[in-house]
Amino acid sequence: MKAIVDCNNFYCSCERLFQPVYEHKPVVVLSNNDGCIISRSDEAKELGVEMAGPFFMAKDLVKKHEMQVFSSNYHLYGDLSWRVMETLRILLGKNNVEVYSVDEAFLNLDNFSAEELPSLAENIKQTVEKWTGIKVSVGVAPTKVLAKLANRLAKKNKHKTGCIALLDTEDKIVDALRQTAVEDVWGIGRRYADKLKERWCIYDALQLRNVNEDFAKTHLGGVTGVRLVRELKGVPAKEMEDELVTKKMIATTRMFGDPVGSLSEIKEAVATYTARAAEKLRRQFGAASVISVFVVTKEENHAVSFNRGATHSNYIILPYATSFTNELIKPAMTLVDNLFKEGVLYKKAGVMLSGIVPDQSIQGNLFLPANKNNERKLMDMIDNINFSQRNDMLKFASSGTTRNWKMRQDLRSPRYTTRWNELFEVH
DNA sequence: TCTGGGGTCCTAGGACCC
DNA sequence: TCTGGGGTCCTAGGACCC
Repeated sequence: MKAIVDCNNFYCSCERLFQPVYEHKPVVVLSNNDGCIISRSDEAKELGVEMAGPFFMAKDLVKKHEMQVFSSNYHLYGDLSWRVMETLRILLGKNNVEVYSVDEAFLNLDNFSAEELPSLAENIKQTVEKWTGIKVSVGVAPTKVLAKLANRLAKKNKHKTGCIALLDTEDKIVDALRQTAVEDVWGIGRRYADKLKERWCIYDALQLRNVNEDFAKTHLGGVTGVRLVRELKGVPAKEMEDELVTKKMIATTRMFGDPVGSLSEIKEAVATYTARAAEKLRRQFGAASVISVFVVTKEENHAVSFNRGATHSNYIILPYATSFTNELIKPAMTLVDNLFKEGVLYKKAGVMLSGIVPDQSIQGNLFLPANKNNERKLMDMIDNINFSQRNDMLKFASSGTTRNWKMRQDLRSPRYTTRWNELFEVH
């Protein structure tokens, strides 16, 4: 059996942990640039705040009900996430925990008997809550897809389930499938859901489970669809993944706080993003052999819906894989020079690193300059200082200091757990 | 006026090779 | 006028996730 543990309204819960006055009050957390709503407390959901909706459209509702609004505070969420995951690793052994996202983890429960599962689920929930202050929901089932489905129902019927759902019999599984709309199945997005309903009258998960594999293969994304249907039938097709995450692509991209029209400002932004991406790269001991940069223009045509704006991108294949910020910034600047057009306003830019290989491989390159070790030490030092001190205390000159492009974050709470001067104080 | 920032996997089709 | 068959590698694009 497998389980998924999912933190309830994670970002909102993190904020409330340090400001308990907002317990039982409607709370929302915004995306970067204060653009969208990305987390809502139960109270905010009940008042009709939409998930991932643009903040400006919800502003009236927010004001009317005096909801508390936070800009996102990723230092805080990242640290609390680590505490939750560490608790799970202690309870189940680290080989049985697969961190799936900042607020979710899959658990392998094969070491437990069927009779043990109910009390185990309860124990997991209670312990995480006691140790971290974060409330979680637990879904247990034979496969990951069914566990996700169980978890969703547990959360939805909170008062009846106590946020725990166990699908351990065929009857329970069928019942759960029947209660789940096809668009709420993990792996079915808007596109597939519309198609399934309109063309084949498939409305719930039970109907979806009964399609044959050829159908899934042709209409639901090939083998991905086949796996999905198998999982719904209770046949594991998505196994636990190795915890050692080495990303195949690393991206740092941002909308600008305000549109930017000057080459120097775009370069500053892209240099900063490159430095950030290189940091992520070094954290997984990788080196990248391809760097690409993209910019998105701000269109003046207001007639069309949002998200317009042409994307221009280009890439450079590096002579050898590297993780050094300075070696990545140089090609990034070349790319910006090529992409930039005078007189055009830009609203977003980004850097992507790919062709990622283990860092050791660079040692094998005969053409490598001899002073690499010193650079590596310098990089480690910069990473450590930046992590423990104020953000970007040490940065490369090309990252600039003017920052007109910097994102808006007007309502961010203190970084209670990761910055000495912002520590939570008890008086 | 204002709509995030990451990621993954898969497929089709073109280029190229023998 | 006729124009193989099999394979690999790469990229773009589509779909999904949180």
